[in-house]
Amino acid sequence: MSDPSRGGAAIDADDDRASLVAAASELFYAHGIQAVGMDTVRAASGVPLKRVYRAFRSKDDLVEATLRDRDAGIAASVRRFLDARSGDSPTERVLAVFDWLHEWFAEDSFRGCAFVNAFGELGDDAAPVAEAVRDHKRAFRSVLRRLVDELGLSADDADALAERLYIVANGAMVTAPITGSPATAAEAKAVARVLVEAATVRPASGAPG
Amino acid sequence: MSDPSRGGAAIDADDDRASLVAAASELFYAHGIQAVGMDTVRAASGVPLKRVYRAFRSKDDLVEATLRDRDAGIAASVRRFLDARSGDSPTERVLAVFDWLHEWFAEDSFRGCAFVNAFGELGDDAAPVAEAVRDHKRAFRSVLRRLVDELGLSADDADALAERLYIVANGAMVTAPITGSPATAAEAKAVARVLVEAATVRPASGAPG
DNA sequence: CGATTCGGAGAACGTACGTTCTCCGGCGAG
DNA sequence: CTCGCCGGAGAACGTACGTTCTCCGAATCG
Repeated sequence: MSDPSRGGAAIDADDDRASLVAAASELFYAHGIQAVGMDTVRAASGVPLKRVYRAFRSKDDLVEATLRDRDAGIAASVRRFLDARSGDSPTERVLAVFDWLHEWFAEDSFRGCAFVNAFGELGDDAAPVAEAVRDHKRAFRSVLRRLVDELGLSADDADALAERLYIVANGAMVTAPITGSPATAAEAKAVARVLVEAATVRPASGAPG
Repeated sequence: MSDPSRGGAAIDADDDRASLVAAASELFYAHGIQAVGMDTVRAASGVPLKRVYRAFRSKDDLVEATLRDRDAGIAASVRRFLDARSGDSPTERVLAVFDWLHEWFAEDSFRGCAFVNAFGELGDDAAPVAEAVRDHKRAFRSVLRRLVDELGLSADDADALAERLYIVANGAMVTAPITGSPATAAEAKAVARVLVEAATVRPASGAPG
């Protein structure tokens, strides 16, 4: 190849990154981050160790990359799911998020929210991880916020409703893996329905006595 | 002392267990379980290493003990908090759980639910930990269930409401550490109020169209 | 065909862990 | 005072980690 910055080597490096992120993401999610060694990732990905450290400077970098990748995957998955319901009413589209949760919870590999797990395991001791977690949660919250927008509420009421739905969704995500029951998503959906109805019928801002 | 099974040695062993659990609980909670070594626990507790392994067979045992101890501490804390509001209405007593959450979230050391964190870090790979987590969450749920009982609903409606409040409370517990805002508890309380009102006014069982 | 460069496999290195063992000083018994 | 036991401090051991280095075979180029 004549151009070293664009040649086959660069493409291979991207392939390595993809293989590593795919393998590492699954392993970290299944067993936790600290419990999975780089050698396990190497074996699962099939990428030789030398290229592992050419693709990622360190395990920390790989961890952050897996979270960023998962964030993108989730965003795409939610988008696909909602696009398939583009004809539904605004209310049903908001509630569809909980149907999406239900499908996720029912997966064999489901073990809660990888971001919550990573934050719980590493917390603020790993600043880039904490940042990725916050970015993901902000993104998820803004998905809800945009769906709520379609309900035609005031901006304040829409903010409040999105925040509440966000709390409920997170509650389902953390409850489902512990009880092992995907039905948690249905219960959360019922909660969401009550909240949406309360918000669309009445002003439903603060919490008066 | 004349009775070796009741003498000073046995009391010392209990003291050691208490010191170790106190030190380990704080460290595990602050930094995660795998990130804290036994030597750090030893240093923080002041218990010599030999007595550490006399008090607990292994780190796994210590981890489980810290979770059991935290469970008992939380149960006592919630009980105290609710006892101080024994004159309130049943609805306010249910919602008081979220005031308790608010106080908890505002603590400097707050870093989410230790049980959720432990489950996310170790998951089902550590069976005794997973069991302790499930036991704790069952206990917390039953606290809510007993409070809901005072509302005078049917058993089915009370079960459903308790489950929903449980999801909302868990959502607040996982959202607050990521955003860093104790106000999440107030928002969750507002959600809970809507749910309680919906349950006490209408039958509010399943999720009809 | 010979020389050189590249990359893969895994050995090697430094560190840190969980756990056990050794040593030594103090204290009670005779 | 001497002996023996107990417990504390921390060295030691085996393992496993993250990361780097060494060696060797294969492919490329002249």
